[in-house]
Amino acid sequence: MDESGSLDRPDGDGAPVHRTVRIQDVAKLADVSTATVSRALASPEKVSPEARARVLEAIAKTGYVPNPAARSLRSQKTYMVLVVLPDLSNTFFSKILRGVEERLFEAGYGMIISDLDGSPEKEAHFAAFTSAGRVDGAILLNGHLFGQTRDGEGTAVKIGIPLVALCEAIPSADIPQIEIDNRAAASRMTQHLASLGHRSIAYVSGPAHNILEKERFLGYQDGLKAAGLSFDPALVLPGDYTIESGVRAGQDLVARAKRPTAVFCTSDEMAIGLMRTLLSAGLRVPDDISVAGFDDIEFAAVAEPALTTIRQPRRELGRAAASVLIDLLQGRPSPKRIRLETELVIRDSVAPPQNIEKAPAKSTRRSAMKPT
Amino acid sequence: MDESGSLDRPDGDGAPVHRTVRIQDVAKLADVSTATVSRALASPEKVSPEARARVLEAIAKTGYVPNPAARSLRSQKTYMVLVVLPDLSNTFFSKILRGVEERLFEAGYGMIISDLDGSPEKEAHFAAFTSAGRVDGAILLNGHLFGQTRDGEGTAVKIGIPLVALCEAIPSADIPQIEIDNRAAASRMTQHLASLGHRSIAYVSGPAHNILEKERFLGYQDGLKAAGLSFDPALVLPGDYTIESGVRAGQDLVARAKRPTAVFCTSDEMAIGLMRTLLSAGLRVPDDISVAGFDDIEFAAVAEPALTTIRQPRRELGRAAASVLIDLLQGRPSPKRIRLETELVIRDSVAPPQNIEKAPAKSTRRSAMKPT
DNA sequence: TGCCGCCATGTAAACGATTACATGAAGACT
DNA sequence: AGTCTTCATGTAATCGTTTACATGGCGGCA
Repeated sequence: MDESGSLDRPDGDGAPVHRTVRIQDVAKLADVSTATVSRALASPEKVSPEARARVLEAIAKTGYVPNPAARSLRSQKTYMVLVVLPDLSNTFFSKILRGVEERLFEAGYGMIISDLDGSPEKEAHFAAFTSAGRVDGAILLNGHLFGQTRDGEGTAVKIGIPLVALCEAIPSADIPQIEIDNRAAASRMTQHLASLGHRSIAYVSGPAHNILEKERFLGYQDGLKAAGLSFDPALVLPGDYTIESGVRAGQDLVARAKRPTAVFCTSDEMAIGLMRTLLSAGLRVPDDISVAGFDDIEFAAVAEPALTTIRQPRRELGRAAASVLIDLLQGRPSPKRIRLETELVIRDSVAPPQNIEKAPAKSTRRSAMKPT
Repeated sequence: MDESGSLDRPDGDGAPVHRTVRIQDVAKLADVSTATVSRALASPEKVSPEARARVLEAIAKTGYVPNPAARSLRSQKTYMVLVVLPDLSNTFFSKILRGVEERLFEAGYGMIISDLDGSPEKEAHFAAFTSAGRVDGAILLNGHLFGQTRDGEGTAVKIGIPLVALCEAIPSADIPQIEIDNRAAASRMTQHLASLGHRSIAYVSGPAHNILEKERFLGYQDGLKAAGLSFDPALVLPGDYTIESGVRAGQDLVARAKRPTAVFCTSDEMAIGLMRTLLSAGLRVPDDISVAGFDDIEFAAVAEPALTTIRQPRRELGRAAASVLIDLLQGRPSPKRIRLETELVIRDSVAPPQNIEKAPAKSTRRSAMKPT
């Protein structure tokens, strides 16, 4: 567009120059070589204090910022990290992303986001993007390597950079995994429901081949067993973590003659969609049926009734993944697996089943329905 | 780390080379010069069909991907766009982001995200980042230029690249603005409430200096006027678009002796938080009080009761902003302002006030409360 | 036929940093 | 005192493209 260039380059006291300041300009002003300037920035200990001071002053005076393209071309580093995720618009991910960005920023890395959106085309693009060296490393939230399915089928595209799996572990890959103990958490929730007296606890699943789903499902079964309850396949309802699938599961339940007294949904979205359907059909939560979620998204606390759920430390998960990747990028040793603690958050959507009704434990539960 | 290099470079038929393929390798294989390879990719019309075919074949055979750092260094283009936003974890933004990413991807651009998180430090960093030429352009969702306040105070950092303002217009800046007509939308909602018979309509505001807030507030007043209602400052409740501020506004209302019959919240988050508080206090929505939101986020449809609100075409807003920026980047003319249409979404949280109660219009409204 | 211009291509000079290697000075050690 | 390190610094090659300029061939037009 504007190729006029050099015009706006006064050679008076070069303060408000428009053309980019180069390392040479700094070097000249500080009366050292470009090598010294570069070193003063990259490895200060290799430069005499006096020289460094002059360089820093010159940098301050000129407002010099290293050209990242040049730096990257020469040093083969981009100070950029790719974050791959299946759906950017999902509330659950955005909080995690925040943790990632935060930590990356602290370490001087930028974050590039790739929202795969289920498109193999996009995936291929980003695989190329990645191997083309546009980023130093990547954090995978999508549960599989480039070019593979979730089950590890297909040959993983050979990516020559460090990778980290976040949330959805990738068992077939030899890369660090940052996650929660989904199995234990699901077991805990199931036992919580059982401990209140529920003997018929339904389970709304995630997508079939999802590793989170597999783990949580095992946890559900663990929990039943620990509580001495038997597993009933009829109580497993298919879902995919979306609000809509929660609504569908709710419709299924409503249509049943014999309903469970509690439903454990493996995502808050599903729990909210399900509750909504139950309420619309005239069922009361938790009086007629208890509903539990998973994740503790923002809206869980203001759902009606407020949702009992499992809290995942989302921001910390993001930060941890970023930290591990940074360690990797900087050649430091890093743990192969990090498991962060979850928390059982008890709110109003779960209560003992009606037949063993006791005094309602929690605060404002359902008070809206019975104006005193 | 691994500086061994060149070892794994067979000079037999160089098919499975590990070291990066360079443009030279392609040129050699296609028996042309590097310039021709470059041209075959960048401007195919300048290369003979035969040469182009040979080049493409060679590229396919070698799996060549241009080195972005080198390309960027030489051409001063990064094919990267910065998206600046105040809070990544906000549901509202993530859907917009998706539209942005989608469109950028189509045009071959990558997206870098900067979550300012209210930190001036981060803002300064990204200002430097931007002027250092790490991106070709930026989309601003945060309502102000680098170095300025929302009110246009302070001197905007001179950024030498195209900018686009998305959602939150930046009046003081001469850059394209992509937005909705907030004033008209707010007016429409207010009139909708009035048309149902509400004469006392409260307003829960956004943050004071926010331009969206200013516009929506004007729209609220327009709507009152159009409906022949007078403006009552006592009915304006402070908010900041968060769930929590909605909860607070709700508490305020609950505490009042004389309550409005309808509340217009300028974000769905606030509406959901407010409804929750009203319900907990034993008030019924919409029977006792109608509640309207703004944005139509995912959870609006499954709130209890389902929320009447204004739908913003979020994905399209994102796409439009990206399109305009791309036009700018590629030297094409672009509109200075785009206003996308909003839609009044009528659900169950709004009904005529009790004293002129008619047959309830909508489907499943409140049916949960009265099991037939 | 002769000249002009166009077209496809090649050659080589940037782009702006990092960094291997060379250099010279200043202690350290025998 | 002479040599050997060590240290701070400078010189210049290098990263892999894009692209201005040069070149040669070919067809069109007078």
